[in-house]
Amino acid sequence: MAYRETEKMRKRKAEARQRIIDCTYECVTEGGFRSARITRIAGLAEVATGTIYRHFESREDLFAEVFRLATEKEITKVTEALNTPGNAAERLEAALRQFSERALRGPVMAWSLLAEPVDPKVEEERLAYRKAYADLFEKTIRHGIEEGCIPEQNARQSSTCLVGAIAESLVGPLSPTHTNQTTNKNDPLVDAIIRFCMQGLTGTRR
Amino acid sequence: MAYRETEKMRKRKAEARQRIIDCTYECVTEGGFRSARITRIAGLAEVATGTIYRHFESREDLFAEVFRLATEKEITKVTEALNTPGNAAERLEAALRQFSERALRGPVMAWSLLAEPVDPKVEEERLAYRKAYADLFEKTIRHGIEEGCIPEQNARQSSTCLVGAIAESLVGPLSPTHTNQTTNKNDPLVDAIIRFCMQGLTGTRR
DNA sequence: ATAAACAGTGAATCATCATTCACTTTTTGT
DNA sequence: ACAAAAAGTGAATGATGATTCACTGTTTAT
Repeated sequence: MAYRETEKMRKRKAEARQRIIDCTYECVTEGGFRSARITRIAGLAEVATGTIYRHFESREDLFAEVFRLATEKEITKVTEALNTPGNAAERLEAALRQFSERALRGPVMAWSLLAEPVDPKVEEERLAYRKAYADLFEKTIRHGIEEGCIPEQNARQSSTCLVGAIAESLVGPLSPTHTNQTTNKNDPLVDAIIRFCMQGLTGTRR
Repeated sequence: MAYRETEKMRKRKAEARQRIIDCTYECVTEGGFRSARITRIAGLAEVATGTIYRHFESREDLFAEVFRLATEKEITKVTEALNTPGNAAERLEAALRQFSERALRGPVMAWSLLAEPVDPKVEEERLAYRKAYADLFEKTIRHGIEEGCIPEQNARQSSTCLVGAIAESLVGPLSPTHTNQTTNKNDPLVDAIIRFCMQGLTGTRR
């Protein structure tokens, strides 16, 4: 036996893998998945194209992983917002706001995650991602129903509607064709989305 | 001058063009845009592949046209539902029901129109299509506000949310992975979607 | 009948990039 | 120093179908 993977090597490989992921992330942030070329990613990461295939089965797999990671970051943020103090309705509102504002702040990535046409494996990740949001919302709606601040309803269905309403409202402004003006912090768009959603949920105007 | 396009020829060309469109429609109905091959379409339409390019600039253009036509059909149906008797809120509800039920009845095409990843030109059509729905809904919401059956609100924003909520709710059940059981006429899914949407709109539980 | 103008054809071409793999370089234990 | 085992390389390959275009067939007006 002459070669055996050592800690040093494991670390170096992990670093290369991470660099590839980071550079892919960067490319996607610039122009979405479709325009992210393997050669470009390899160039940025300072590895050969072949090396990318030592770390990922295929372009699609690499993209699926990057999608998943980007998604996890977003979900974490929304989860944090859901854990702020307040009743379920208030926390849900904070979460919707967090979601929307983050999307408007990183519009290309948000568009890629929400609406860019992608290959099947990545699309699968997207379905999972949307489901994850719906799950979070659903749980909180159930809490709200127990607490009494949200009326009895089909929590799963309502959470799906929430995800759809927000996504649709953002896709227009996020779309690459739509020239993006500066996003002011307290966007009235976000308020209007939230008003509709909370009303759909609670049946209460404010 | 020896040849000049005559009525007979114009008609024959129009027929071929129509046949190409019909066969593309058929292919999309079976498996969506991605799997619709030019050779297959040409075969069905009984023309050579080259002939397709006498009628359409490119595959993308052909698809965009088919998308537009399929869309127009749907929009017509929803418009009809919006023109039934009743107040604005009731008519809107009828429209949402029409939209959902038609989608569940023709799931592959509905999925292609709503969510299948498509090329940019077709995606553009999709944005137009969604905007067309939003426009219809918006107009009716405005009527409702005048009539007094819908409270004051940002009609444009609400209509966008409606489109998103419905689309998202349907994408799951329509998705090709989701095994489609028989769609019973009075689907509880449709009722739940409509409940959320109408509540978001009117702030009224029923 | 003729020829100009166009429509129809489909095998061959082409474009695009992801992916491969034969080779080089590096690492490791003896 | 040596050789086994990996890791790294990037030019060449390959797969996929859309698209082209040189040619054939049709239509029309004279």
